[in-house]
Amino acid sequence: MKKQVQILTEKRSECPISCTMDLVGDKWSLLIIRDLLYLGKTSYNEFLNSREGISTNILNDRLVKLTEVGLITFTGTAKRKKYELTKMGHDLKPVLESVALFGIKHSTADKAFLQNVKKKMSL
Amino acid sequence: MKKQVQILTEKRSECPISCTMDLVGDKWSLLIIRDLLYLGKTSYNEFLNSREGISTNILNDRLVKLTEVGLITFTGTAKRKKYELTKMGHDLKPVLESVALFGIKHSTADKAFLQNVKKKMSL
DNA sequence: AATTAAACTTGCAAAATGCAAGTTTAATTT
DNA sequence: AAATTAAACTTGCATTTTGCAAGTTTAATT
Repeated sequence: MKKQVQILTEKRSECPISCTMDLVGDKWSLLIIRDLLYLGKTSYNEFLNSREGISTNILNDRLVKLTEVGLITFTGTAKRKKYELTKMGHDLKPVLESVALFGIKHSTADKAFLQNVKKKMSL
Repeated sequence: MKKQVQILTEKRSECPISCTMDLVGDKWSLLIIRDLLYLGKTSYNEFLNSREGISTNILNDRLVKLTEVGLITFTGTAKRKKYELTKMGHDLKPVLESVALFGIKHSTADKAFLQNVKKKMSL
């Protein structure tokens, strides 16, 4: 993980939107945050079993990076890690909410399912 | 552009958060939306000149994809396109706002700059 | 008529991703 | 106590995406 130093300092601009996308602007990071925030998941295998099907190397990479940027931490032993959101990570909750509301608004999934999502997220 | 059909139908899951990330979960799409929504930019070259420095092929690819998924459209001639957000694109405003607020909260940029960002975004 | 410039387009190297399989070692089972 | 299970990685490799530099096309301007 030698290039993590770069990733931590590499900012495309000072724009707060750009900076946030530098942290979580990929297809997987916010899904891990979602799992932690709404689905009660805390471990590698739980994230791995999410319906979107993240692969093991990507999951590992994202857990390392999210930890390094300070969005998540973990407790427990190396073989039984329990991940949790940091204070900074919890600050992403409004982002998850607005993203979910957009997704719900433009989803074609059935009403009952979407209603359940809203309930789970208190939306 | 043969694989756009796939991209339009390819959903990792029904989760609204996952679906939204399928649309704009990359480092560049939301910056184009930002340019349209807050910086008054409407053309290829204006997007190209944004401070983050998107490259021409990626910009073109994103403009095509954002158009195909219905987040933006354009008017004008092929050589003088004017892009604008669709209704669906405008629905991303709350996302941009929450993303910006998170970025501002965790930014180390100087206060005056951040205050200006907030003003520009009416935050 | 010549020049400019906006909007792409292409080629290629580097990086990120996806998939399958293997490894390590704590915890559990027998 | 020995064997088995399983959680958390790790590796290899093929595919895809990205970044950078350069080139192309044609409407608009000079």
